[in-house]
Amino acid sequence: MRNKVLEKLQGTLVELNFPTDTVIIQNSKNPDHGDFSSNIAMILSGKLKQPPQKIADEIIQKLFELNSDNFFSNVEKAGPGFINFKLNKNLFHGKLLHVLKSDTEFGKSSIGKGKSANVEFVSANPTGPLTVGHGRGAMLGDTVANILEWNGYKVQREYYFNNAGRQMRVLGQSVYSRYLKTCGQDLKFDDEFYQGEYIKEIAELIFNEFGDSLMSDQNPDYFKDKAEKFIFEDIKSSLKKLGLEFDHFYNEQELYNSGKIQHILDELDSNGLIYQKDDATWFKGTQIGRDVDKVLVKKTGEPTYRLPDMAYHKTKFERGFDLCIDVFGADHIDTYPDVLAVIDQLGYDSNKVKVLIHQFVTIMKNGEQVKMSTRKANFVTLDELIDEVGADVVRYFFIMRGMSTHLNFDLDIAKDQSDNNPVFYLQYAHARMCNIINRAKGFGHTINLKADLGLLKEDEEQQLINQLLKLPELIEKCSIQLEPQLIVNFLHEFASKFHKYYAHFKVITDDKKLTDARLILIKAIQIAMRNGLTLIGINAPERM
RNA sequence: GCCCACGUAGCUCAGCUGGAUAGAGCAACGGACUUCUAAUCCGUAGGUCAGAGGUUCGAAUCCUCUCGUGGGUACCA
Repeated sequence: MRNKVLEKLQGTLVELNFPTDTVIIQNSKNPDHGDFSSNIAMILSGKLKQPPQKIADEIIQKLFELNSDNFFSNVEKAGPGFINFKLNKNLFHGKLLHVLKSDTEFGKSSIGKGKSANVEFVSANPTGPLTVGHGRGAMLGDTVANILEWNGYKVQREYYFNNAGRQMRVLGQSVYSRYLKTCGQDLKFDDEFYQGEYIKEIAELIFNEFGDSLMSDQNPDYFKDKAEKFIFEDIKSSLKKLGLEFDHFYNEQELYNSGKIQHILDELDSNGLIYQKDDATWFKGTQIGRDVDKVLVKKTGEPTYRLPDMAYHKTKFERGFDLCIDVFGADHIDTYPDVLAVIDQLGYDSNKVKVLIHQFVTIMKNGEQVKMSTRKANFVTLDELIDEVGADVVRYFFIMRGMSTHLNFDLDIAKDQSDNNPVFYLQYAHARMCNIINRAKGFGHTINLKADLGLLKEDEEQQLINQLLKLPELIEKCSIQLEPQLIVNFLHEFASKFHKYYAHFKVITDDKKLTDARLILIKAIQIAMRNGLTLIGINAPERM
C-alpha cells in the first residue's frame, strides 16, 4: 500500500513538473498524522525556492484532482510542511480478508526465491558445554535463518568447528590427566587444563569402559576423540532444547584432508600475498589494505586459525551460495576483514558475505559480573538457563536487544521474572485472541467472510489493521537489515495495541453484525501474531 | 597508541533510510476484575538523549573532537 501511495504522489509531482527523485513516504507514528506521510514539500522547498507550505498546498490540490478512484479519503498539510495521507478504509478491509486466506503464509515474501543462503553460527569448538554467552549467537543465527526462509531463501544452517588445533589438544590432555587420577595416580592437575566437572565425567566414562588399561596409552588422540564426541552430544542436546538443529557441521579437519589448506596457500603464494619471516609464513595483509601482516603458518608448522578460515570461506563460494551470513561475537571482529580481503583477491565477490557481529553478553549473578571462561569452568551453561526459565524465554531474551548493544543478562532477574517476562506479554496476547475465537464459536459465531467490515470504526481497530498489514514489509526489510530485534519490537507494539483494545472493547456482543466484523479482525491479528512468533522461534500458545 | 562497537528516565532497553510533543518494561505511587483469562488495562512521577562544536528548513539519529565502557590489535580461537 505504501508503494501505491508513492506511485500516486510521484504521478502528481510529474503533473506539476516537480522533481520526483527524492520522494519518501513514511509510516505515520501518530494516528493523527494519517496512515502515511511525506516530507516532500520540505525537501522541494530548497530546490524550488518556495515555502514548503505553498508547495504542499499545490501538491494536495493536484492530488485531489487525480483522486477519481477515491484512493485517498483525506490528504492534509500539517506541521512544518508534512503531507499526511489517509487512505480509503475499503482498501484495508480487502487486505484483511486476504490475511485470512493466506493464513500460515501471511508475511512470507518471495524476494529470496531461487536463492540459497548459508548461515554459519555458534561454531563453538567442542571443548565444553555451551555457555550463556554462546546463546546469543545461537539465537541470532537461527532467527536470521528463519527470516531468510520466510523471504524465500533456501537456507543451510551451518556449524563450523575446529578439532585440529591447540585447544582440542589441551582438551585431550585434560581428559587423559583426569583419567590417570581416576585410575588412582596421584598427580598435579595442570592449571592450563580444562577444569570443568564434565572432564571428570568423561574420564570416568572411559575408566568404566576400559579400567586402567589405557594408562600408558601412546595414542592420546583417543581421549580427545572421546571428549569431542561426548561434548558434541551435549552441545547438540542444548541446541535442540531451543528448537535449533543444524543442517551441516563443517569440520576443519576436512580442509586439511582434502588439501584445501595447501591449495589456498599456493593460491596466495602465486598472488604474491605471502612471505617467509622468522621461520613462519606471513600473510601480506598490508598489500591489500589491511593494517598489519599476520602469521598464517607458525614456525611449528601449524597454521593459525586465519588460514583455515580463509579456506573455509572459499568453500562457501565453491558450494555456490548466493548469500553467506557469519554470526560472530565481538571477539572475532578482527578475523573477518582478512578473510574477506582474500576472498576478493581470489576473484569472488565478498559482498555476498554478511558478517553479523554481536556484542558480548555480560552475566550478572548476585549483583556481580561473572567472568566467563570455558577453561576455568566458571561459566553459566546454556542448559542451566534453559532448565531454569524455559526455551521461549531464553530465545526471547537473546533477540530482544539489538545485537550491537552489550547485553546485560542478570540471572537473578531472569529467574525472578521468569513468570513476569516480556515474552509472556506476547504469548498472552495470542492466547487471548484464540480464546475470543473459541468463545465465539461456543456462542455460535463462526468466521463470516461476508461480514460488514465497515463496522470496524474505532481508532484502535484501524491501528491494529494498519500495523498488522505492515508485517510483510517488515519481514522483507529484515532480510536486508538482518536484525531480529525489529521483529520483536514489532510484535511487542502489536501486542500492546491488542491488549489495549481488549481492555476497552468487547468482541462478542449481542450485536451480531459487529461481532462478525470484529471476529474477522481478531482472526487476522491472531494469524499475524502467531506467524510473527513462529518466525522468531517462539511458541504461540492457544491457552495460558 | 591504533582499529571496531556502544553511552537515551533510578535500573534494563526501544526510537524504523535525519522529521512533527524523545517511548516501553522493571522499580515507586494511585486506580480498574458480577462483563471474551487482571500473565491485562488506566493514571501520577521520572530526561541537559555522556559533553562540546559542525552540517540543515529540522539532529538522540549524520560529521569532528573530548570523556567513559566493552572488544580487538597473539606464531590463542
